[in-house]
Parts: sequence; structure tokens; C-alpha cells
Amino acid sequence: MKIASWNVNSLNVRLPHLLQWLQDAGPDVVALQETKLEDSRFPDAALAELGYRSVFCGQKTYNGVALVSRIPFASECVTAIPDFDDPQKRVLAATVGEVRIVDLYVVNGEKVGSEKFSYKLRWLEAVREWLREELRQHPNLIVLGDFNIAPDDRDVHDPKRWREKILCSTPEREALRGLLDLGLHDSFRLFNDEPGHHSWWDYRLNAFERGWGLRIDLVLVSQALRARTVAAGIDTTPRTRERPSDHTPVWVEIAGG
DNA sequence: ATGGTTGTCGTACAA
Repeated sequence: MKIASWNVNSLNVRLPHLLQWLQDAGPDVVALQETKLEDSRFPDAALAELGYRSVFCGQKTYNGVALVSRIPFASECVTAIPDFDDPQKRVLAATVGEVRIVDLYVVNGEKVGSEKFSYKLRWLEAVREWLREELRQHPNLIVLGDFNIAPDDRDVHDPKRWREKILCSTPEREALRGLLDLGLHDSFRLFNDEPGHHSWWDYRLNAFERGWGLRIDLVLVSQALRARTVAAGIDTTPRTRERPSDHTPVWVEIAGG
């Protein structure tokens, strides 16, 4: 079972990229972020033509998440963090086969110390309490998405330049650590401990061509799934195409079910 | 050089 995450930065613009990538990479499930689409405009018919079902939770202009799967969904989806009042559409959870999947579009945070930064930390704390409960009910749990946090300096092209900056600051990394401490593992680091692997590059200054990236898109696997995780990676191909998203897909391969 | 680009909307704002 191949499960991927991709911040498409407008599914309206990126639908051709997604359809192409589904055919090229053949994932069983893709978690999308920044669809920027109201639910009435979600392109579920185009995806169904390739054999994928969709569940989605979107809004106009900003945010928006979706799960696209060629395996049937086994449950109703959850579209909000329990007991956390938030008009922004950033979370979506559903069960596919025997695997519980939680798609997250983590708050960007703008700038360390800003109003949006404190929202980011409060949001992550609420997600932590939610995931604690999800793990209790679903030992086979995958939490994936755009985390807007580079876990450590190996995930940053130039750690000095990014030191204590947004996406790399200590409070953000501690918040991510709080999620991992529930019993989740960064799947990419089960197979690769080298620096220089990134999933996002700023549109400006030819950052992609210069390798100025960060690894902020993650696939976390629970303890039970860790033993069944046989591969993980980042597919930079979509970032090389015409008019790309600033993020590229990340994926994990789970053995069995 | 505190620089630049993209998406949405039709102007600033978010990333």
C-alpha cells in the first residue's frame, strides 16, 4: 500500500499535475493540502475516471484538504479537530482498509513571535490531544501532510540562514516532537539519515534549481505500522514540470493490508 | 539588496 502526501497549492491549477502523477506513481492513497476549493468545485469526477474516490474539506481561496484513494473508505471522515474552534479547513481523517489516515495542513505561522505563530503552536497542541485519542482507537495510524516544520537541521539546505526562523524554530520543533512522542515515527528517517533531501522550495530566486529547500512534508507512522514500512521517499519530478506546486509529493510504502 | 514568486481575486494577503 503506497500512501503519499502533496501540497498542491491550488488543485484548480494543479489538477493536470495530480492526474499525471497518479498515473506515473500509482499511489493507493494521496493526501492533498491547499486545495483552495469549495467542496462544490472539487474535481471528484476527473479523479474517479482514474479509479480514485475522494473525500474533501475545503474553502474558498485558502487551505483545504482532501484524501484521494483507489481503496474504498471504510468510515465517515472527520473534518475538524475535536473541541478546537477553527474556521480554517486544515484536517481530514478517514480509514482506508485497516489503516487510519490523518491528513494535516499545519499552520504556516508567518514569523516567529507573530499572532499566526501563536495560533500555530495552539493548533499543534490541539492536534496532539486529538492524535493521542486517534492512536488509542487506531493502532495502525498514519499522520501525513504539510507540517510547515523542518524536523532538524538535516532537513534544511542552509541551517545557519534558517536558524530560529519560521519553519525551523525551537518551539515549532518541540511541538513536532510532542507529536512524535505519542508514538509516531518520521518514515523518511527510517531509511535515510543524510541531509539534502527536501520537499518544498520557495518560488523565488530559483530556489529549486539552487537546491535551497526544506523537508517540511512528512509521513509519520505509528509503532504498529513502523514494522510494516518497507520504503519511504520524496518524488521531486513534479517540481520540475511546467507551473509546479512549490511542494513535491512524499510517500511511504506499507507491506500487507 | 531584509531582495523575489505564485495563487486568489480583482486588492492585498497568504505562503
